[in-house]
Amino acid sequence: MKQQQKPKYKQIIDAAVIVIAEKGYHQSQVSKIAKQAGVADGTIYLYFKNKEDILISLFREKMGLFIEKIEEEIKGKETAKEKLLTLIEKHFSILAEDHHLAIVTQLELRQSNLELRLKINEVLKGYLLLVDSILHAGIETGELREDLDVRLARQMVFGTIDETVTSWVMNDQKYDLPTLAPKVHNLLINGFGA
Amino acid sequence: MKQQQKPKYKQIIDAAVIVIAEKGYHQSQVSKIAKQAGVADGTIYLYFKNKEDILISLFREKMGLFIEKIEEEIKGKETAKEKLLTLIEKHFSILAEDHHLAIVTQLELRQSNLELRLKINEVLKGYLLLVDSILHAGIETGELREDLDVRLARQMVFGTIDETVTSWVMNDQKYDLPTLAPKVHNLLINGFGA
Amino acid sequence: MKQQQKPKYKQIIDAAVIVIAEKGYHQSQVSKIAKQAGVADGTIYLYFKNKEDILISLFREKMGLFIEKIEEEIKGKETAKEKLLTLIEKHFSILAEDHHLAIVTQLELRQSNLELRLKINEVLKGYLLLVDSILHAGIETGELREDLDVRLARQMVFGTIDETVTSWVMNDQKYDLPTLAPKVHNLLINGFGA
Amino acid sequence: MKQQQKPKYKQIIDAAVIVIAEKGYHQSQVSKIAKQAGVADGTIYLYFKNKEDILISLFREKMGLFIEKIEEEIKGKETAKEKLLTLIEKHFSILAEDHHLAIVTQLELRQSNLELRLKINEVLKGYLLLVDSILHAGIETGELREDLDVRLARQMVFGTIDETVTSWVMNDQKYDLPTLAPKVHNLLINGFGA
DNA sequence: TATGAATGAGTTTTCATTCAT
DNA sequence: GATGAATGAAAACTCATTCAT
Repeated sequence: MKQQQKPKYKQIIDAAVIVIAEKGYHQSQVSKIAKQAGVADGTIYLYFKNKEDILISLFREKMGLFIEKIEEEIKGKETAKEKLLTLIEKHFSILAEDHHLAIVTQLELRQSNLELRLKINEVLKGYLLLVDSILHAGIETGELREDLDVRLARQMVFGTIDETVTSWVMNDQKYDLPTLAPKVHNLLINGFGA
Repeated sequence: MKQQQKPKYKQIIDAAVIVIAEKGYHQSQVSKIAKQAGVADGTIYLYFKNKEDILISLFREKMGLFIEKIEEEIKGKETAKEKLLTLIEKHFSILAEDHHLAIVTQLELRQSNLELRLKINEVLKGYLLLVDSILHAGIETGELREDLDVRLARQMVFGTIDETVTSWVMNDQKYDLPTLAPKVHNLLINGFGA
Repeated sequence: MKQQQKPKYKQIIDAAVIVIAEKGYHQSQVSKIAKQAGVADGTIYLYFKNKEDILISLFREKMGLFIEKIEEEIKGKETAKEKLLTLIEKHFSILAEDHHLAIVTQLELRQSNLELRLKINEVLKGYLLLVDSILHAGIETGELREDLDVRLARQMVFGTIDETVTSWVMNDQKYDLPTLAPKVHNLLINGFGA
Repeated sequence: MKQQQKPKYKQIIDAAVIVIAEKGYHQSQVSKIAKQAGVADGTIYLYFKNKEDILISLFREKMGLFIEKIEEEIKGKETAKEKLLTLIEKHFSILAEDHHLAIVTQLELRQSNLELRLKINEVLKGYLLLVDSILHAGIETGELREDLDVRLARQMVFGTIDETVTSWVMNDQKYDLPTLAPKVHNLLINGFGA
């Protein structure tokens, strides 16, 4: 009887997060990930096309959950302001609760080659569309100013959140990230306000 | 007289910008940079400790000019708002005028390993301090709100600018970047306003 | 009843011929052969000791039929000359009728490692003995010259036939091979003649 | 003071012959060849594009000498018969004098993939053209029969010689190969004769 | 100063074979 | 008999850096 409850696919992705977070992107050989996952090197290739596929799948999988969770929380909120606050809070709290994931997404995965990063950006689009939809709704209801440049605003939202999280990770996650959510929200929403 | 004054030093850095922009970070071998610079491979090592030193020097050199130019422009401005607008305008225009540099700083150099990126961040501190000083002055004069969290505000400024430029580069610099400066400025300053 | 009688054994060998002919020796993984044969990978190992065993069995099986057919045709012939002509004709026609087999024996199987090729040579000995017997009989009857070095003559027969077939395969079997039989026979027999 | 008189290119090729002859084709890793040549692994790639390039260069280099030597000897001969005898003698003696080379060309190199073997065949064409020219000249002078199919005759010459040498190598070069030249010549020439 | 030939460490991926079911 | 998921060993090639000239 083996204890492998988790299907190997997820098992390998989780192993990749741990190895990359602890050893760094360039020290994360496939053999290390396999060892961490408790499978043979070759088994990796039954579930992933190649090493890059592990990383893009990792990102897709995690970002998928990310977006799912945020969407779920947002549903219950009325106003665009509340929705944006929820998005920031959730973004911060998810990463604050998974230090490994935070290191991997903010620091390590960015060392990947351009090709992989373009694929990662594809996945990110889902997140950016979510931000867009919040902004559009806000404009619709008159909460946000009519002439708001949604693309710029979205870049501001994402750029600010991302830079805030990265700074926090680079400072070894010393301070409490979710605490910052209301202040970040406030700074952003003021700029967008009617 | 530092070596930095000598032509070959700059010659190699400029060659590096060209090679990295055209071939991509991972296709920029020392031998290619040497060839582009018109020197022998070994000569590189008379001016730089190692490959990383070329890249960090490149960044330091270009970012130094960057900050110098911005500081110079800012001097003539009175208010924090004007200074911030100038900073954004200049940031955008410098990169819009040097497509190679834009590609290198926004896309290629970010593929470097964590160690190099931490060193790059050291260089970036000069820029961030400049932003900080503008914000502090603005608070001082009452232009910006008293309770502004300067660190967060700085992350917002930098995050937004950086994300805007990166989007622009990733979209093949299709649209005019400097044109966006006032709108970006407006979005930011609203959030910071008293 | 040997396993060789059972359908799956032949099924796998025929699959191997097809896969090797179409994909090439180095692209003929066991899993591909299994798929072509319509069995599971593991099933292969119920009928063959290992991959090499498939190949050597393939050669033995096909070469066995080869020799059988030739021997049968030869029986009806009186003189050594006629027998040799029949051997050449049959050799050419069998391969001309099975393009896959021709590719496999003349090109692909020769890429195998030395060990396998030595085993293949063992199988070939049956064919060479057949040639020998024809030559000996010819000397006996005075048809061929007394002082004929049978080993050399056999190498000439086999070398010539093999080279002719290989050239034909390498030229994409463009021309008609069996047509060449009388000319090849003529060239050989003249050299051997009394 | 180093003793490397031989340029590295030839040094590596000679090392490859030794390693392949002694270890076998599939046990001839680039690192082994480098070690035998007394250079670093990377040095190989300063002189050869890749591993295949070593092998094709080896063949081209050795076959070049082969053809040169034979052509030189043949010049002095009058008749086609004498020329053919010289070709056979020389072919046999060159390989008899270099056991390593004989093993490599007759056994080991034939295990290479089809692509490489096609390239090797290109090189072989020089040799086959030489045979052709002898045969044509012989027909011209009436020494060989008018209706001789030169392509078939060439295949017979090459096939016979090649098979004879291969048999000799496979029998561990036990007997004296050059001794066989007149007999092989005799068998061939009888078949071609007017 | 300047050169450039030489170095050699380091990693992804394939695929024949096994064995629990 | 039949399956197919899992195993794990094995090798070509790149490129930053050095150092004799």
